[in-house]
Amino acid sequence: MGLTKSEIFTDQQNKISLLAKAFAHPARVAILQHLFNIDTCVCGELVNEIGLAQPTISQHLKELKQLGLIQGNIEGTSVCYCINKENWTNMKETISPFLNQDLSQKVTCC
Amino acid sequence: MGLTKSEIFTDQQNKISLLAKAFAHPARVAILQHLFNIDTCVCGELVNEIGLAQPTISQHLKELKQLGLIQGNIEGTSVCYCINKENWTNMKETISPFLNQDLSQKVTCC
DNA sequence: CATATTAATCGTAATATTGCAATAAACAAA
DNA sequence: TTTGTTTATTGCAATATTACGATTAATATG
Repeated sequence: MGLTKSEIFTDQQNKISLLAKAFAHPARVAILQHLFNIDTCVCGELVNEIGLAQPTISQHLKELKQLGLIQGNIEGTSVCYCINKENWTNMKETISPFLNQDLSQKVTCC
Repeated sequence: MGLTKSEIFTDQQNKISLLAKAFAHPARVAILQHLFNIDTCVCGELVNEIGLAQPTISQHLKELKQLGLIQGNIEGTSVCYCINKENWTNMKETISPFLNQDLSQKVTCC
């Protein structure tokens, strides 16, 4: 049916999967890396940097903004984006315990 | 068009996004958490544990197996799954540097 | 005001993902 | 061999995602 059954999973599981979706497309990874790599904030130069059309970049920015990982401020005709430090930290605190579960006690299959 | 333009991104960006897709669905997060939580290996009890149909679980297991994050061994009529420790560690080494980029020098937007 | 610039939104097409019923495959047990 | 158990595969329907042209909105500039 194509519709994820969110109601049968825990809040934590849904939260992890929602956040992971931010990184589940290379364009969004590229946008975030670019925002990390430059010191000053960035606006629509992402369109030039990444080879996608302006509406496509705008759509990816919207998703990242909705997740709270980035924020944008209007600067004249352009919009300046940057990492939202607090929410990025919160995201890490949600995902890291899942990624860093202890493997040392685990046995390999059967 | 719905087709991700992988060719315009770096190998690293594509790799991160492919791995992130493993966690981009709560059922796969739940499967992985269950494999972490139990000491012994697990087979189709995932179908009972998680409330999805058997073919659906089987499909999610297939994706996780293709990414190398889990492995399955046939045990009679059932199949025993577990975390692939080496590949899980490799996955973390790919994703962690991206998640843990230094935020301290970053300025907030404009 | 008219025009240019920048980014968001709308609409649409194409591909991807999710979920499951039905079926097949593999094996164990009677 | 037949029957039951377990898992994978197939086929399909429905929703989600990706991408972009066209348009709109907002602001700057001449």
